[in-house]
Amino acid sequence: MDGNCSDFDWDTEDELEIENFGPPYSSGVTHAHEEAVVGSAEASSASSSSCKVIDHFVGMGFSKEQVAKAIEENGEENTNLILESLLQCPAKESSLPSSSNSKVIDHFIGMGFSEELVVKAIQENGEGNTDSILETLLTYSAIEKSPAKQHIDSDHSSDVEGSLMEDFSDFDSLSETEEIANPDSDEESRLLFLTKMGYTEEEASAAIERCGPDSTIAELTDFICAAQMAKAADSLFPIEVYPRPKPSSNDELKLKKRQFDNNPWKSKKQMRLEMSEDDEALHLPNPMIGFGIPTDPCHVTNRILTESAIGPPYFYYENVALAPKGVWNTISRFLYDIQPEFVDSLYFCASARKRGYVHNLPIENRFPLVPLPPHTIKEAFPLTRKWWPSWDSRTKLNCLQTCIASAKLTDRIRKALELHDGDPPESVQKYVIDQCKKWNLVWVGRNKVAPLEPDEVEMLLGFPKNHTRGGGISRTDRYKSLGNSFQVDTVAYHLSVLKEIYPQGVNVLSLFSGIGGAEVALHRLGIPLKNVVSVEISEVNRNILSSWWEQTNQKGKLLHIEDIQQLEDNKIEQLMSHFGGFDLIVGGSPCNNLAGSNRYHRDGLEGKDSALFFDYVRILDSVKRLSPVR
DNA sequence: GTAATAATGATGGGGAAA
DNA sequence: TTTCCCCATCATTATTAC
Repeated sequence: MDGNCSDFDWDTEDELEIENFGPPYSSGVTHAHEEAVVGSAEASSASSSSCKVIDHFVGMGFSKEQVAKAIEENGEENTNLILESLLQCPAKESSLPSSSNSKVIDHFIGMGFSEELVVKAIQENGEGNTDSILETLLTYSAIEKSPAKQHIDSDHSSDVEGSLMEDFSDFDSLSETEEIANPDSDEESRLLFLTKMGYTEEEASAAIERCGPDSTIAELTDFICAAQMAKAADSLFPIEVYPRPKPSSNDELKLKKRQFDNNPWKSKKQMRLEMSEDDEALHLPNPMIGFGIPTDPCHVTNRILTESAIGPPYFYYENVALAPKGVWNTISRFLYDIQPEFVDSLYFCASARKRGYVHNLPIENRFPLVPLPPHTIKEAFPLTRKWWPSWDSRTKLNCLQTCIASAKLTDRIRKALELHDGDPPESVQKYVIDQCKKWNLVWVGRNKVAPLEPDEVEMLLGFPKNHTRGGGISRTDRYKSLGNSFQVDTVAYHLSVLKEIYPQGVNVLSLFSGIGGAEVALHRLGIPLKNVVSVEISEVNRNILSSWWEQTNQKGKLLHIEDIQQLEDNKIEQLMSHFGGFDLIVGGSPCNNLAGSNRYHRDGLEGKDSALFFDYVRILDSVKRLSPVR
């Protein structure tokens, strides 16, 4: 039976369309030279309004049947009441008009059960008997949940010290060898990088001339910093870090370095030593739960934001936690010295994802997305239980990346295991486990491991099924786009505080949108998207977001911009004037030059792509400057 | 031409052992 | 305190298949 389920699961990937979204595209999509507007759905015919309301909530993760029932109870107009009703519905309803297998599956998936479990339960009980199916599913969940809970709780019961990541100033001494080494970069690229950081060309070339052709970026920025301090000492001294006057955009960037130190008379060597110390001081929390997670929400109740950091507009920045040394100090420094919040998504779903988030959102009264996603591998992929060997103790997957294991590797593993009856020797176990962890392989048969399918990755990351499927995207690109995206439940938990602040919805400037993780998170939270300006270089990703926007019948406008470097001050001003400002600036800049998987160009924030972080800063500064004074 | 496939270490944190 | 080992990691490139 499980074998049949397996067949169903894998084969349907190419054969069947599971209906997650109902209506066909109705609104027009116009493509301008550099940008495209996806119009609102309001213009389309009124006769399908009920269908649209259903789709709206289905897109948030509820089942069609649940939604239909809620509409019946509360009326079609009052979406708030419908949502309220859905949120209170404890996945107990089972009176659905079962017209197709797909609908039954959707129904139970909408309740929060995994597809594999649902398929298995349907096969056990028959499609018509929904009561029995539900009972089976609840039994499976009860069995699986208890050990999972214990695992999570025990993970962080030992470490609650209140002062999580509080300290930015440790005192370990470091030698000068801690500088950023960049032997490959020539003078021109260093010049470019420094100007990108906000320094003038004159400052940059003067620094290169003064420090020599072999100087590192760290030395050069130190030099410029010292020069700026000397220049500003008489007017700004003593520097008051909090609050400080609101500078213009360019001044802002230059000042960030400056405000990091409070004594402009220190020698260059002293400054460099202290910067290295700061680099060292920014440590990752263990457990990596940031300012709190749903099961443990009260670690940090207050934090201090500088005057210039306080929203609105609110902003949310994301990147990989395990970046090269010093990167997060730089990121924090350029984002108003806000302390990054490091969170591992394994506390939100069944796969790890260690990320740092810098934001000025409130951190109290957060709430998680519902339905809660599966928290263990077995919950997420129940069919693997049958084949999971006792010596593979994994309960969580590692980080979902952009590539999957080769067929040759899974073949090598199969052959290595087939040499032995029963449990293999420890050396073979270690080899297999190492590879399984490295490539996130799951057990799909006797001696048989396999990489995850794209739709399984979508589920783990909190996206609707088939979010990245079809419309011209290749399977390879699906893995890539998904690997580069947010974990929706994690991000949604942080963004949930906006619901109370903006009950009427938000205008969003979404930078490096990718496949729309932030948009999906806000939508699933029930925060209306008034207008979204999305900046995304990849055409397939833009298409994915457009499709989702139309299929979820968003009321507002979606505006696409391809190249972030083309989004300059005048354009930002124009957009803000048109949409009435932005409430939220959200995005994660390219990580490929920071990520550990990159064997070739792990160049830090100086890297070709990761340097676009400074465009995020530039645009954020512009939006803040152009926003009305609070 | 695109898509799929397979092979390609280094970095840095954490913790045990010396 | 230092050294060593274990472990995870939003990827890139070259080659082959279509």
